[in-house]
Amino acid sequence: MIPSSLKSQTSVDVVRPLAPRQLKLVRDATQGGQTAGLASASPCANCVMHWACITGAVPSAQQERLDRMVHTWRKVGKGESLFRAGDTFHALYAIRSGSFKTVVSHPNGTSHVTGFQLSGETLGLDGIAADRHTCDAVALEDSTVCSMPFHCVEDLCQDIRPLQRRLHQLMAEEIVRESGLMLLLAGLTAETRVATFLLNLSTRMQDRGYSGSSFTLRMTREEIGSYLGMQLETVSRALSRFQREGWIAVSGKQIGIVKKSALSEL
Amino acid sequence: MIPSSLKSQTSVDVVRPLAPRQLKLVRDATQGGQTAGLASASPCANCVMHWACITGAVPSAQQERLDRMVHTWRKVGKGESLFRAGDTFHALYAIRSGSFKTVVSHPNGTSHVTGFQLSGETLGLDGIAADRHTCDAVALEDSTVCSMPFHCVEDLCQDIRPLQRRLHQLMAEEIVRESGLMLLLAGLTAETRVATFLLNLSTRMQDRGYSGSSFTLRMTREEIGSYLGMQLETVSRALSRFQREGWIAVSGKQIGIVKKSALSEL
DNA sequence: CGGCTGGTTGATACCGCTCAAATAATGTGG
DNA sequence: CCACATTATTTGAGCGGTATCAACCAGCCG
Repeated sequence: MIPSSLKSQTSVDVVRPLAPRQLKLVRDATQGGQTAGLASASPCANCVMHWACITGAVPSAQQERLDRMVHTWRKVGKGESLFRAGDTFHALYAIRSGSFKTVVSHPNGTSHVTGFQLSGETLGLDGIAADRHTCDAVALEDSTVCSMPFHCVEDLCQDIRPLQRRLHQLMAEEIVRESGLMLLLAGLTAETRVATFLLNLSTRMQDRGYSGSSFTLRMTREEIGSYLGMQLETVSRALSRFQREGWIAVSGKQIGIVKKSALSEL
Repeated sequence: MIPSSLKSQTSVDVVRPLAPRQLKLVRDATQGGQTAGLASASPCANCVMHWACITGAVPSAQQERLDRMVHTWRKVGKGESLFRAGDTFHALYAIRSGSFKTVVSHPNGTSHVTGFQLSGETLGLDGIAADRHTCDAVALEDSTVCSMPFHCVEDLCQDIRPLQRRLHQLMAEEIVRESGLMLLLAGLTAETRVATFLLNLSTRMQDRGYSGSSFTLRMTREEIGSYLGMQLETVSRALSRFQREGWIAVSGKQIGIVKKSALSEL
């Protein structure tokens, strides 16, 4: 189980184990009560992010076992860490709302953003390797996550084949994602990287029901730069150039995609 | 230590399903007969790479089921592909002898080496994500691999917890490895990358019973460059510089590590 | 309001890429 | 086994894309 003593920061790293009944209510609150009428049977099935979450693979007949597993949730305030490199690994986390960045650090002091995670995506896979996390997961905005104790996940995988399959896919997708990113970092120019980044973010926003052509960046230019292996000034210049060309509209963190084709042809 | 008395022919993509008894004999041949006296019980357990292989997690009581799973092996000649991007995913491969590179390609034609795999390491994890491989796996020298049909692996995982655990670790290790590589690509200078590469290879050779201070590169400067995100000339210059400084001894593909500390302090 | 973080833009330096040429290593056919 | 073709490696010279340094601006919050 998740010890409630998990590194608590300023205020918000509170883990709340709740009885299923209470949990339902809390979850409904998270969703602004929109699904209150439906929420009786199975909290996980009613989650707005169910479609993207690892738990989506569990057949409805076994939802009950799922809800027993996913029985804690957690708020993480903007700038706070869900876990840090070196923390012992307990659980995988499904992002219910908000977004995160993952950061790895080199002994020499430099650090690098290895990914941005949106709602529905999973955090913590890195911890499986050595029972210890190897990166920091930091919230880019006030966020909520569901905790899935990993030994419970492994237990469930024994009985629910689709879940096993899904977990394997999830990890493999992460492997593929990273190798794609390496190709980006190693081979392409700064502008191409920024363009690719915008397009990727665009489709992911669209998948979540937001507009793919107008969205808000939750991360700073510096974080984008770190992710893409360049300086923040270079990111800024690339965005300015794209705007001059009429391909995008930039206003601070607000991004509008005007000419997607131009970006993808870089 | 790694006996590759395996001669490669041109037509090597041969998969040979064998009865267990025959298999034993073939394997013993693969090992140069060194373990012939011991090989009666369980071929997998007698593999020289068992310690590093995913199958090392299977308790001896269940070796027999393992041997039923790992019942095909395959030679891959230098320069040939074990699988290619786009191939449908069937199996994971454990490298029994030799070494490989994995290469991903960008639509625009550029390609990038995402990793080098040595004996005992596993290939094919990328295919799990979409039942289709996303990279090419190319032998850097004449090599042999054991095929492990993935549906069999998943079946066995249901019954053998340690194997499930090991598979998860394996995938997570790959995730961690890649995020470390991204840090390398994004943040460090060309010389630092080359130094890190040499040190990494050195420890992996040592783990396999070779000297960590004197070994042969199986890949070209160009492949190293692709892996590290730089041009082959830059790799060559870095190696030359390290030699001028007296930190390493280079003679073509033969590398001697003279002053490990200097390399790690870059 | 004034400090502060985040973002934009400009000037300059430098690392690593590109092009080029010479040399070494490897493979092939006779 | 040699002669030749091919591939791999080293080294040099010059250019260009990014980093770096610096100045300035815009929100934001106490």
